[in-house]
Amino acid sequence: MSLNDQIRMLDEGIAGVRKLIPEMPADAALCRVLLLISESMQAEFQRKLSPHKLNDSEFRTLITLFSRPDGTSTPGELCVFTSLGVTNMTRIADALVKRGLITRGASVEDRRRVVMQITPAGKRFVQKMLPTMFPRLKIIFDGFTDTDRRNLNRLLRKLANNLSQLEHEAGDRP
Amino acid sequence: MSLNDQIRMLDEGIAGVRKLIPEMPADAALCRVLLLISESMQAEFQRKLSPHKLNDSEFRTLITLFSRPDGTSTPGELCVFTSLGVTNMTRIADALVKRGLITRGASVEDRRRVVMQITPAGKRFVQKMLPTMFPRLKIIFDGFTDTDRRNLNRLLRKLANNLSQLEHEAGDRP
DNA sequence: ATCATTTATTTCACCAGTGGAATATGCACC
DNA sequence: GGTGCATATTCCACTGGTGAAATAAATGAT
Repeated sequence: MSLNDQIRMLDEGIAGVRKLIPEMPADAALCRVLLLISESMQAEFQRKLSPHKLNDSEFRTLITLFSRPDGTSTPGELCVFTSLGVTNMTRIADALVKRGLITRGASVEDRRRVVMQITPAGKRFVQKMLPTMFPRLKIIFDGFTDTDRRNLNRLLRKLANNLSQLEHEAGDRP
Repeated sequence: MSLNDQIRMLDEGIAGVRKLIPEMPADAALCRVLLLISESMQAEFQRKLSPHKLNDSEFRTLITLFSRPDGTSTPGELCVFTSLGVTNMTRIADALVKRGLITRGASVEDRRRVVMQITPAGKRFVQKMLPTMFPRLKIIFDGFTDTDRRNLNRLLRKLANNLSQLEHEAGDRP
């Protein structure tokens, strides 16, 4: 069943619900569509990753290191960026070290810290790996004008901003 | 760390990568932002759900039944809609039956089939539950004009369409 | 009437991530 | 120089979901 089909089903479902709960905002559909799309995108990337025996978290931490001018970071820092637990990060680092994509050693200025650094092999891997995703990216944004891109960007960031507000008043007080 | 902060980090990361791989399409950032937002949304809904001891799959299944005029469906059908495995669906049905939100029985016209039907209690639950999400929904789309909504809708569906193409040519042939 | 197919369930082994608790180390402050 | 805090690792139990295989029951076709 394709994503389009799923969205059709979704539309029907929402229509059914609105018959029983007419107050439901139409934005609910927008939300669900966005969620469906992101699942599909995620799956798309994962599909590219899995032949290399990397999962998304591992790849993202690798990319993060790659993006740094010095190619280094610490587990704690990476946890903040990726919002993964520190327990997890240890496991991810283990995996990347085992594959020779990063090194792990004690920091010189603060020896409590561990510094993770991408290796030349890791850099080469990213350099080869990333471009294989570009064609899919092109397809995903096929038919988008520059205005479309600007609009989508603007609207997504607006959403992000609103969501940040929500997080802020987190404490579900009764 | 708020979603806004994460997006700021993301932008920096992408900028770092583009220094090393200038061919990377700018759309990559758009993708990542979308993924971040959807994670945050998902978390937002889950937060509303968890006090009721329901996870997203269970809730979606329940809603799907709710949206049906007759309030029924079968495990196989629901699997197609939700793209969950049939193994999973059995477990989800177990949970919902145990909570008295649905019933499960053999179909009369084809007794291989199991029909799941939402109970009055299940309907009541949805009627009470869903509206508690509306205020968050309002906040999420705060400041959106009708044009914004139409645009977002249009662009998301365009994305969905392109992603459907991708799925179609799935077979990662070398 | 038999046989292949469909539908659902059960069991199993697995993956990926969460969160708590205990531990080891090292820094920094007083 | 000892105490308190920060950082990372390890271990554990848990959540949710995947996919394979075996089983059971019912259907439909020949």
